[in-house]
Amino acid sequence: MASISIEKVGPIVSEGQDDPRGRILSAAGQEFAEKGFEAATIRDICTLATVNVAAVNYYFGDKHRLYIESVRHAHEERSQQVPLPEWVEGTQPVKKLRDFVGNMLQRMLGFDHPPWQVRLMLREILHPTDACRELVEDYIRPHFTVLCSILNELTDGEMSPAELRRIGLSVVGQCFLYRAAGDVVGMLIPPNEKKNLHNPVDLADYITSFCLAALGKQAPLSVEVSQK
Amino acid sequence: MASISIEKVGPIVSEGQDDPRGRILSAAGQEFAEKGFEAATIRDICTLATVNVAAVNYYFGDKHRLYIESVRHAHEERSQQVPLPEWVEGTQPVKKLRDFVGNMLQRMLGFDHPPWQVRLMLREILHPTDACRELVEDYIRPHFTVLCSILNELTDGEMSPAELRRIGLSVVGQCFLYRAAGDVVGMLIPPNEKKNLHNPVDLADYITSFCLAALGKQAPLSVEVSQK
DNA sequence: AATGAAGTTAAACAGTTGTTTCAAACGGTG
DNA sequence: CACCGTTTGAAACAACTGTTTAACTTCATT
Repeated sequence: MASISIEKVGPIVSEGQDDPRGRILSAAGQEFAEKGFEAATIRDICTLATVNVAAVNYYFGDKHRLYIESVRHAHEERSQQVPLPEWVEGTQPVKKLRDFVGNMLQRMLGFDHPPWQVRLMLREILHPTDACRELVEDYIRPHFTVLCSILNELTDGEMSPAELRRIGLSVVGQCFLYRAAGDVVGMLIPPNEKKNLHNPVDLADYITSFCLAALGKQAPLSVEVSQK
Repeated sequence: MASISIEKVGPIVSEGQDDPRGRILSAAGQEFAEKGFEAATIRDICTLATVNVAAVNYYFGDKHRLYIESVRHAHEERSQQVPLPEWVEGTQPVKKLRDFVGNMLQRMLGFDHPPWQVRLMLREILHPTDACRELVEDYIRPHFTVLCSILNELTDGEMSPAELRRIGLSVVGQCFLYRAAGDVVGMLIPPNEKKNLHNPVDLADYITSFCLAALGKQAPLSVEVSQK
């Protein structure tokens, strides 16, 4: 009577250290990220979370709603783990772009192997379900908007929003390949090359340079200007 | 006695029009492409192929080997459907690059919605299994090698193989994003923009121009050269 | 101490999964 | 026709799935 009715299913929301709900959410995220929605089983999730199988249905209603909550949980956590860089007034847009690309690569690739939050979000991007719209609006679009505004600064407002978005997708695409198809990329290049060139730091420099060169904001990668 | 022993399981290999083996392979490819290995069921595959459930185990042994064969079947078919362009001696490398990008986009995106062969290969790229190595060696690496040799021509042999590969991955990445994350891209840009700018033909022109500009082989996208 | 809601448990449920079985049908060859 | 290996068919199998049940514990409040 005193409080508004809670959501359809599940008990009170608690955020304690050893609360079962949080443990399930974390375990589910890892299992879903590794195996996908179908292949991950409630039993495995509950074993990992050290709770009874019935706990999932008690706290989340069913497997599908647990998945939705897992994706939400993942991008909320990831937003805190790797926040966007903040720049002081008057920062050069070239530096902003470099920072942004570095930040994006760090967020995507992680320091060693990427955390389960990223892999779960990746799955949702590749094979969208109901959880995708929220992921896009709350996580992806804000980041993409920042990128486009940096590109707008960089080109002195000369380009249309549509062109800016297309260039932004070129930036994202170059980073995205390493995250989504990293295994195949690793098979296409020699092993030592992967360590020397294809690490987050050097990649950020390279991708930024590539885009700056394409926009005429730095010298081209190939010095030759011959061949008409 | 007369012939060498056939593979462990399965009867003779036939390539007729209504052979059950071929129908299963095709049906399995579609189901695996849409739902993934776990979610696709043998029963659905056999229903689609109008064969008995036992046929899968008869022709392929088990579900896993059917999957392997499906991936092989997919990239073999796709190689024939969209072969690499062929250029006459002395073709400008700039044209070669534009042709290659157009070819890659056509292969990835298809004319309307991409055929199941591409979606199945994409799944294997994103979440590699046993079938991945063969896919890379027989399908992806040959294409990537062609791209790198075009870039080598384009830069007059000035760049190291490692640099060429990195630039090649920039080209591939920009195309790959539209294929792998096409749904999310569609949510990030206005609907009409998708039809006007993000179609295979215009994309090929744009991506090629972007790379040529970065390599200094054509004018930058942004004309301004200020902001030293 | 009694009450009752909140949380947890083991056991069972109904449905689906991949796989196997075995008998029937087929198709050429003696 | 009778024989044979090859192919197909319906049914059954054991294992596993998500979900539910109902008994049990915990614990603050009366």
